[in-house]
Amino acid sequence: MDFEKTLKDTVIKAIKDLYSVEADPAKVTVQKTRKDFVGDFTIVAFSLLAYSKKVPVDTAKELGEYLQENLSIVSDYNVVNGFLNISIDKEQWHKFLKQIFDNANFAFKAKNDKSPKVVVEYSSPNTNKPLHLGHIRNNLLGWSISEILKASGKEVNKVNLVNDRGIHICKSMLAWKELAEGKTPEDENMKGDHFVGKYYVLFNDEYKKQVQELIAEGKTKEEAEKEAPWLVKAQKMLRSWERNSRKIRQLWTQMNEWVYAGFDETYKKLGIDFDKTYYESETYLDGKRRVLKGLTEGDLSQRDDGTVLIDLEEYGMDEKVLLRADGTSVYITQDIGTAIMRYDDFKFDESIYVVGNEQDYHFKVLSIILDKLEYPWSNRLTHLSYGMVELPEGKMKSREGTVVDADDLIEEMINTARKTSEELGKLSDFTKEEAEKVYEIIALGALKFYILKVDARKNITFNPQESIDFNGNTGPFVQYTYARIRSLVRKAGTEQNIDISGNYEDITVDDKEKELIKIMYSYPSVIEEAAKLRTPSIIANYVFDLAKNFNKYYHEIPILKEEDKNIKLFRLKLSNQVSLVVKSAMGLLGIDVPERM
RNA sequence: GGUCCAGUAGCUCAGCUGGAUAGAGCAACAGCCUUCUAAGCUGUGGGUCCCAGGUUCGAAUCCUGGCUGGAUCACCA
Repeated sequence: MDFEKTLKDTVIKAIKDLYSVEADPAKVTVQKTRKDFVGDFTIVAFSLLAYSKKVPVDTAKELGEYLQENLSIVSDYNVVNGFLNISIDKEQWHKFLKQIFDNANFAFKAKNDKSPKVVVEYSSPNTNKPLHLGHIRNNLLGWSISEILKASGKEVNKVNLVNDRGIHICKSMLAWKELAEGKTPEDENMKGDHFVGKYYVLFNDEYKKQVQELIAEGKTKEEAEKEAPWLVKAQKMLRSWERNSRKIRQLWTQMNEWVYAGFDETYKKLGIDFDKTYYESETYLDGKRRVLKGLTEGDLSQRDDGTVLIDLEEYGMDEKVLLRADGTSVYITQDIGTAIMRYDDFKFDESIYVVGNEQDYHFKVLSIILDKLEYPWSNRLTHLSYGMVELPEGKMKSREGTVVDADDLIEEMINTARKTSEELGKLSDFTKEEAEKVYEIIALGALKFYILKVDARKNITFNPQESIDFNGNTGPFVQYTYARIRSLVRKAGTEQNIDISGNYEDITVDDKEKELIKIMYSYPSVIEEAAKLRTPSIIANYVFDLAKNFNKYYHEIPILKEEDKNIKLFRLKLSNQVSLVVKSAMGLLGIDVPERM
């Protein structure tokens, strides 16, 4: 049932019948009728004047008449200026509703053997510090985009690439070795990632001190920054790591395990998961090997000091170093290895990297290098480049301690949800455990919705006060709508003994009901659009709109209090269907909905 | 300086494959709980859609130039 397509096809046919010309489908635009006008769909006549050779009003009228005569779904039409407003027969909307009753996933496309294979990489944390607000946006986007792509019929694999090696890891290892006296996260009752992050901070503190001392001794700033004892030690540690020194590797494994335990907890809380996890420590050597192969095959060049680089002049870019003079690999070398490994693993049609827009250049270069190395799939990499998360007072800076920690933020949101709920006295009959679960659902709903409702490409200002607001265009608003409907359905069963899976007869839907049906009707195209544009914000805005319209309906129209049993059943079924769509759409955003709140 | 992205109500954002009178939420103000959950609903005020040109029957939307802000142009990741 595709009203737009039917209308469009028929308009093309009408132009042929009426004016004896073949119309360009691109010139026939069918759009939703604006609220202030009567009708469901609007056809713009201006672009069709070349075919009709008539003024807009007459063209619209002739087409309107043709449509009404030849299409049974068209009940009426009106013409305003050059706009032809078409009304679809209410019974048609009703028919659509009947088709989707009790089907929670009517808008989802099933995948099949021919579905495109998509790999989505996101999260990609460093193992030297805990996750922060920026990671939260990354994780939510990556997870949600994956679900949206699945819903649009793609075969999706979610992967994580853990950046578990490099000098930054050695820094926290060194600080731990020097200062911790063998303490573990358990000893200090800390989450593993926070524990390791603490030593990373301690390293930087000590390093700064050492630099100051050297400067006081008469060294220049550059000399001091290079010669500070702890940095030298950390570099030595990295070399030992690359040589597979057993002691260093043991320490490395231990500290990473602590961090992973912490990450897992945060991922779990956020509801984030992966189908496969890659570790940079396992992929960087592949990248290195591939680069060396490219060197022998003549795709790459080498300087006298041993540095391996690629000349990208033919692509209008500079040269790019792929291996340092000492043979160690750089960031992009690892990504070359990972990309190749990933293609071997998945034979993807598309590989999406969910990474901040600060790395636009990096991913451009990556595709080009893979192209130059003659991988036919090099053009299948896409960078989902999202904007930065900023605070009202400016950018987050770890050095200035203005980074918002992911765990702290979640905790704070849960506290606010608890406080608000207790003030409203909503869940007084719940056990403590039950209530806590709802607080968590609400808190995460607020956080996720707040972040995902903004277009992924744009920078986002994270205002803590605003994010914790549960009114208006927020996750809890939508969740509340869901809980209200569930309450209706529960009461229908327990207090009035109504089975909402039953059937009703002889109903004429009224305008408010038609409005709700129309919004649900557009759900499949909304998913399609979100999948195409790669932004969950479209889903968030959609589900808010649906919830808002339902609240209005709920306020104006009696449902359980309706006396006509037939009408009551219809309204319950309609409401129930709205709740299914709300749950489905929120699910695409990774947001759970509570039965009560 | 080159490249890329953004600039819409006091604030946060929709709308951008050109279409009718530019929409929400927050904040402000005024109402609605003996009636299905008031985390809700209704109403009021609030706009040079950054500026200037251009294309078009029609521009917030497309093009050109400028202004402002951000990112990037590493043998950091």
